[in-house]
Amino acid sequence: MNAPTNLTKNQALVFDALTRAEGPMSAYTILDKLRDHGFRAPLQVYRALEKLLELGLVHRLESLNSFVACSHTTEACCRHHGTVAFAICESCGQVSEFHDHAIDDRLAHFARSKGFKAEKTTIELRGLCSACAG
Amino acid sequence: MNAPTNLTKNQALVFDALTRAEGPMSAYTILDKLRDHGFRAPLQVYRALEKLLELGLVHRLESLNSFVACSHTTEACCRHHGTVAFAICESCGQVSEFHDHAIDDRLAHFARSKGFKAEKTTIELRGLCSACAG
DNA sequence: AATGTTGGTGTTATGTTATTACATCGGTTG
DNA sequence: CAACCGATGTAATAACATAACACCAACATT
Repeated sequence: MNAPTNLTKNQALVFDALTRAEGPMSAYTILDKLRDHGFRAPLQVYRALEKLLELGLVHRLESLNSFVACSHTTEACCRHHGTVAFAICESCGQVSEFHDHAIDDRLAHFARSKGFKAEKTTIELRGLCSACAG
Repeated sequence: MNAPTNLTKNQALVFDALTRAEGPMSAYTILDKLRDHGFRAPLQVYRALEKLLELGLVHRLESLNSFVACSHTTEACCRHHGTVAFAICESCGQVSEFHDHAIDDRLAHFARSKGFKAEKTTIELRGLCSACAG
């Protein structure tokens, strides 16, 4: 995916690092990758991430305390596909992002039935990808 | 829920603290609650939690880095209800645990289609409970 | 009884993730 | 110009989690 042009320098650097990585990175790993570009403190990374998360260009993996670039290549990106879910391989670290309307529907149904207003939904599978499971 | 009799002292103390709390607690919050009972170090809490998680008596909320007692009151507990999902109120902190076979089916279907072997599944909704949403 | 193994415990130190607080800088707007 | 806003830089600290090592009680084997 090409970065939008309206990113600031730090945001673009963080987004770039995540895009190149082709896998999840912790904020501190990102920091280390960007030291050569003038990054000195975690906050520089967290602030950029905060914006990128807002824009939907990056996702946070809660079960890993780390971050991935959104795997979508189109401008439309994830907002238009409902909730994002992740399958994370414990062995090779590969993350695949997917969407499932039926799951969205079930969660929406639950929320409606309980009067719960969901702001954010986390769905993460931890396990072994096909390559690593053999 | 009554604690099984086969818990060690530390495990029982941690389980008790979580059960009384009626809400999620971080490991360090648990530690503070148990100082009077002789707890001194985080590891004492983490070790007990590890066992309680194994036994299914406690769940970890990944998006909160904290822990709740399983809301089931029967011996059978959660293992027999498929994946556990949580609705977490950002305002009052209340957590409700639920199960949905349709979601399990969809996730299983995804996994099968990709050859992904899921070991653990995390489903967490963050938002406002009916009371707080008004 | 001696030995070995297993699982729980206690303690210190350290590693990893995230935020608070405060100062500054540059561009935009009234 | 002045006021403001968003981004940035820096230092310090808070919050979450694990590593390494020693000790001990329970139990099984010899």
